Amino acid sequence: MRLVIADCSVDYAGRLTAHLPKARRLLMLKGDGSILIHSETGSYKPLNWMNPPCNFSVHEPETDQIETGVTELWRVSQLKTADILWIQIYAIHVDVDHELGKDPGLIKDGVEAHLQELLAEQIEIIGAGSQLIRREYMTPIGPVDILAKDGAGKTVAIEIKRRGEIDGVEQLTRYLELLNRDPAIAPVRGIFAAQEIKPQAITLAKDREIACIVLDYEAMRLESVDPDSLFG
Amino acid sequence: MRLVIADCSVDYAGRLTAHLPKARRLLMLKGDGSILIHSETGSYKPLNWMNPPCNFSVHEPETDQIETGVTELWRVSQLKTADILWIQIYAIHVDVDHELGKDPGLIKDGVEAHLQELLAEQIEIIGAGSQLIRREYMTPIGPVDILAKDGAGKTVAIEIKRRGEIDGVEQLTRYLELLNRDPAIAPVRGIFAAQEIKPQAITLAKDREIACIVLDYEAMRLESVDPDSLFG
DNA sequence: ATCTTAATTTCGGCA
DNA sequence: TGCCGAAGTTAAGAT
Repeated sequence: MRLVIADCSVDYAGRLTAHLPKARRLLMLKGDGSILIHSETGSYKPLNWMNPPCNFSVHEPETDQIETGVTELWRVSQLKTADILWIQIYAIHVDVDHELGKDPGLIKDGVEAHLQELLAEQIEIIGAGSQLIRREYMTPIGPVDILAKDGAGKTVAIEIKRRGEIDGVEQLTRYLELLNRDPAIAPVRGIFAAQEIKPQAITLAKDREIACIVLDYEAMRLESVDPDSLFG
Repeated sequence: MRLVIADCSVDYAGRLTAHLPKARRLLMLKGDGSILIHSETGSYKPLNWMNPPCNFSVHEPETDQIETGVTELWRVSQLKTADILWIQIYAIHVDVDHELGKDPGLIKDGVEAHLQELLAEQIEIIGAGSQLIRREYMTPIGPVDILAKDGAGKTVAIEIKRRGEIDGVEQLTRYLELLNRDPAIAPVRGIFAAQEIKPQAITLAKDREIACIVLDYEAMRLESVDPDSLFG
C-alpha cells in the first residue's frame, strides 16, 4: 500500500461526472490497484475512488496544466466499466510505501439470523398459545422466515427484519398471496416483526391487514433459554 | 491526519460484535477524531471504523496481553451511541502525522435530481399539451417524483430513475393505488421514466398498464432553458 | 456468474 | 432535527 499526501485536484467521469477542487488530501493506493481519496473529515466513504480491477499510470502534464502548477498527472481507469479518474498533483508532502499482506478478514456476530432464532424460540411473543411450525418455510419464491400457528390454531406467516421498511411488507405480501393458495394451510395471516418499523411501512402493512410487532432484542436475549445463542 | 501501519487485532462492540485477528493494517486517524482500519484489498469500505464524534485514548495493556506481545492498547469510543473499538497494537511500522485542512468538497453532476428537474421543465416530453402540477407530490407513503396533467387533462404520476428496475415500477404502482383513491385527482395513470430501463421492468410495467419512457439526458440538458441547471 | 437483500450502510434533501 | 429515499452505493448470501 502506498500512502501519498498531496495537493491535488481530481476529475471523475463514469456513472456521473464529478470534480474535486485543488486541496491537500490523502491518496491511498491499495495493493489491488484501487485508489481512495480521503479528506480530514467525513465518515468512511472517500471523496472519490476507483474500484479494482483498475489501471494506474503517470502522465506528463499538458502545457497549460504546468502553468497552473501541476507536476504530475495520474490516470486511473476501471478495466470493465471504462470509468476514469484524472488526478492532478501539485505537490507531494508525504509518500510512503509498505506491504500489508493478506488480511484474515472480519468475524461478525449479532445479525438478523439471531432475531429469527430468538423469535422462533419465544414464539408466544406473537400471542399466547402460539406454536412454531417451521423456520425458513419454503415457498416457490423463497423461504418465509417463520411459519406458526396462533392460539386459535390459525396459520401465521412472520417476516423478520432488523429495521422494518416498505420492502419487507411487499415481500411478506407476496408470500401471503402464495401461501393462501394452499388449501392445507389457508387462511394465513401475516405478521411483520422488526426491531424498529418505519411509519410508512406501518401504514402499508395496515392497508394490507398485516400486523406489526416491534421486537426488543435485548429483552429477548435475556429471556433466551439457550445461552449459546447469545454469541452464536 | 495520522497514518499508522501496524500489526494489530481489533474488537468492536456496538450495533454488532465483531473481531479482527492479528494482521498488518493501515490505521487512519482523521482530524475529526474518527478512525478507519483498512487492508490491502477490498473496496472503499474499511474492515472496521468509528464515526465522529468519538474519543481516542491509549491504555496500558493487561498482563496477559503483554504476554501475547501487545505493546499498546487503543480505545476508541463513540460519544453518542457508546460503541467501542479496542485496538491491540503489536508493532508499529509506519507512523506519520500531517494536517490536511478543510476540504472544499465534491462537485457532482448527472444525478437523478437533475433528471427530475429537466423533465419537470420539459414536461411535454410525456406528450404534447402536458402541464406540470407539482414535483415531489406528497402521499402518505412518500413523495411522487412528478404529478402532471396530460394533453387530455388527465392526471399522470411519473416515477423517475437513473436506471429503471423492477423496484421503481413497484414503487410507482403503490403511489398509483393511493392516488386513485382520491376522487379529486382520479383517475391517475403512471409513467415510468429513466435513462435506461431493464427488460424485466418494462414487462412488469406493461402488465400494470404503466407507460415507459427512456430519457435522453444529454438532449434534455441541451434543450434546457435554464443554463444554471446544467451544473446546479 | 447472476441476482437478491442487508448494511455498524453513508449522504443529501426537505418537512 | 428527524424522516425518507438515492448511492459511482458496497458486500454478503442464495440461486
